[in-house]
Amino acid sequence: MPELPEVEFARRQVAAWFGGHRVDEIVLHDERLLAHGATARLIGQRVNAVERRGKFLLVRLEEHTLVLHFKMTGKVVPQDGRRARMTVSIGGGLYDFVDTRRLGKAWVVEHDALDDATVVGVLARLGPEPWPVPLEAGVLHAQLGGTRRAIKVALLDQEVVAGVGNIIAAESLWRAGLNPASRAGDLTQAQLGTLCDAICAVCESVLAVEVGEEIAYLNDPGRGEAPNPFFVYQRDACTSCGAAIERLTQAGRTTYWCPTCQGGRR
DNA sequence: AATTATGTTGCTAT
DNA sequence: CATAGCAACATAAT
Repeated sequence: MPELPEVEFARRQVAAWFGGHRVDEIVLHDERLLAHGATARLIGQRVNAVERRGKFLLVRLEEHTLVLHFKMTGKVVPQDGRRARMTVSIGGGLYDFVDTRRLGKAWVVEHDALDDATVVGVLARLGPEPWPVPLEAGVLHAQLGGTRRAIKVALLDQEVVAGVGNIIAAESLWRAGLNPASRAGDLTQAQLGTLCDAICAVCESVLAVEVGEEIAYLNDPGRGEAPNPFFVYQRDACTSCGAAIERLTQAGRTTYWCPTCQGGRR
């Protein structure tokens, strides 16, 4: 279930594993991941770069780009026996796209087609990147365009800001002291500037704890006993003031928030 | 058994 | 057009 920092971590790993090598073989085990036959075009091509846009991973080969989206549970891992949806043989190693819920998607496209607004989901329409440099308040303000939607809902819109998901949105709003139900278009430049800094800081802090061979997701098996690394997400008590954390449903997702630190009920 | 889960898309209604 | 709500995709855990 990666958001921007986890996909960035995956980018670094895949760059280290694939970069500079030619694809030897790709075996597609699950045609719901990628159209049948699409991988044949990649065989023998060298991986020139591995890039990230929002939550999309872009494996740039000589003629085509392999685009990956992990959705809720996808990852690329060195082959270890888990059921794989796709196996890539490259640089003398075998790497699997594993994905418990099998919601992830992949595409093979010509480089030019990445800019086509209809080819790879929302990729060509993504908003600006909020990390590693915080967005300017004015940029976020322009992206919000005076919308009347709640700020939490707007932050989840990949066309507003790229890469922010449910946890980062909640954590950022908590750090910025903003009510998640606030009308996005009503926020001041000062509030938006604080929010931009918070989003960047949350991304940085999540990335900082991703070390080792594999992305660690909060709900992964074996992580059940690990302490919750977040300040408000899945908390019972506010880590700042101790008040009871409340939850509400916005855009079908659970928002955790502190009514004391985040502007009170509305 | 029902609910929930770091995501996106598409449909329907207002 | 803007917005909200919900189902769908698929699986596992509580």
